[in-house]
Order: sequence, then structure tokens, then C-alpha cells
Amino acid sequence: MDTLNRECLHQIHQSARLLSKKANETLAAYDLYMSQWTVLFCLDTFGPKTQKDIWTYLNVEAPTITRTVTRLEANGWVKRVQGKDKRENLIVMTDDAKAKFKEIKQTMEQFEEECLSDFTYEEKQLLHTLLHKLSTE
Amino acid sequence: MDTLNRECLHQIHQSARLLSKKANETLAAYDLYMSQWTVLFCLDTFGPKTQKDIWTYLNVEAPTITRTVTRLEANGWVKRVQGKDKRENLIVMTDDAKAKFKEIKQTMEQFEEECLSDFTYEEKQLLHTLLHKLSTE
DNA sequence: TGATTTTATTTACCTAGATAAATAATGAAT
DNA sequence: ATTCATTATTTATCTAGGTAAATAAAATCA
Repeated sequence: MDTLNRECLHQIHQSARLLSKKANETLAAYDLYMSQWTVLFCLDTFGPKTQKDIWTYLNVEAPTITRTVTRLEANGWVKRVQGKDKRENLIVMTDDAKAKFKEIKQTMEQFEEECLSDFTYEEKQLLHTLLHKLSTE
Repeated sequence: MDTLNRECLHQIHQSARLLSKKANETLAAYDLYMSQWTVLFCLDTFGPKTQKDIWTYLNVEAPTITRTVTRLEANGWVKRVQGKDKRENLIVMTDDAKAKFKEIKQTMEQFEEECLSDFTYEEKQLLHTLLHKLSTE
């Protein structure tokens, strides 16, 4: 009997849970959660984006981003600005968020580095390739 | 600038989300969700277990299992039986659940096989090893 | 024995993901 | 111009994860 398939897929969930738990602990110092951080990161990288841009980029559904953006807005990280339509929200980082961003980014890069400190560059590439293959097949 | 760490960790979340989404679609035919299925699988494999056994095995927190077991119980998949204490719940699969289990297990094994159909045995082993390393470091 | 600590579970409350259906605004088509 | 379809977002409602605190029962210990 082959249990490798199950163990493999099971391990993905375990790893994902563990990682978000640890990431949330790291981000707690900034009153941020991981999914909120990924949205901020997206905005810093690409500039103001519509919610659709964001949920498309992050591969989640629209209502998820509605809520995350609402929380980010409530905590002063972003503003909703009208886009080219009255339908569209352009999500913009606040000056306050921009001021804090660099430090948080450094903290997160360090966190990511620590998570993968036991991995060689080749192992990281391999892991990424294998997971990407799983997601796109 | 090295973006591999971030992309690697990000991909784990993407994969995990995608997998549970697809697993939930597959399990919808049986009115089950993935995390419910993992509990049933655990009970089938090890026999009646306390909730603590289950959440320890699955690496989640106690309240998560309280809820999942409550739902499984409400839908007739399991019963709560008193363990060796009045504190302890022994979770037992119902006869009805046992009767359905084999078919669902086959469906899930096929699902898992399809998820990894593009992977060689060695790739699966590699993926599992890398993820395990990430989780235990 | 009585008080304290530990253990198993639960409750309350938070974020994060999903689907389905509702708005609201725009675009297209007759 | 009015109707119909599309698009972006939101709302409602579900599961799944987390932490912190509350119970309740058992175990320990003075």
C-alpha cells in the first residue's frame, strides 16, 4: 500500500499551517496578520491596485480581499480611493504605512531566511519548482 | 536581491489553498470537508481516540478539534463516548460512517493520485522530505 | 481531608478561506 | 432611450485555523 501521496499532500497542509502561525507571531509586533502583510507587500511592489488586481494576484476570491482590505483600512494601513469607475476601488498605502513598511519588510525577510536556513539554494529552487508544478498541473 | 525565500514560502500557501479547495470539491459528494475527512481517516487508522490524541496527531489546537468533532457528530459520522475519565471524550466512528468509509477512502486515494500524477516517485519523496525538513527545523 | 495544580474539553472571539447571492455602476445592443 | 449583460464589490453564511480564558474532573500534596 502506497501512503506517499497522502503523506505528501498532508505535509503541505502541515507546513502551510506552521508557517502562517510563525509568520503571524512575527507580525504581531506590528499588529499585522500574514494575509494583511501579503496585501501590503503587493501594494508596495506594484503600487496602487484595484481589489480585483489584488485577489487575482494572490489567487484568492474577491470577498476575502474585501475583508482584508477593510481591516487594513480600519487600522490605517491603506485607503480606498475611487478608480477609473465608481465600481472600482484603488487601494493605496497610507503615508504611515509607507513609513513603517521598510522595517517590517526587513523583519519578514529575516523571518523567511530563518524558515529556510537549513536549505541550500538548490533545495529551495527544487521545493519551489515542485510546488509550482503541483499548483499548475 | 533574493526573492526565492519569499516565493518558496508563498508557494506553500498557494498549494495548500488550492489542494484543500480541490479536496473539498471532491468530498462535497459525501457532505464532508477536508478537515473532517482527516479526522475520520485518523479514527479509521487508529481506532477510537480522545480529542487530545486527534489534535496532537494532526498538529492543530484543541478548539479546532472540538468544533470539527461537533460537526462530525451532528452529521452522524462519529459519537462522543466517555473515556477512562469524565474529562475525556473517546471519539468513535458510527456504523453508518464505517459503512461509507471504504468508498470515500478510495475516492480520496484517487484524488491524491491525480494531484500528483505528474510526479515521479522520487519527486514525491523529495517534496515530502523537503516539507518535512521545513516543519521540523 | 482540604487546597492546589494539572489535564481535557469547551466557550468566546479573532483572522482567513470558500460559495452564493445581492448591489451598483458600466457597457452594449436593439 | 430602454433593456439586458457584464463587471467590481459587498453581504451573508459556511468551514478552518488561532489564542485566551473558563469549566470540570482528576491528581497531587501539605
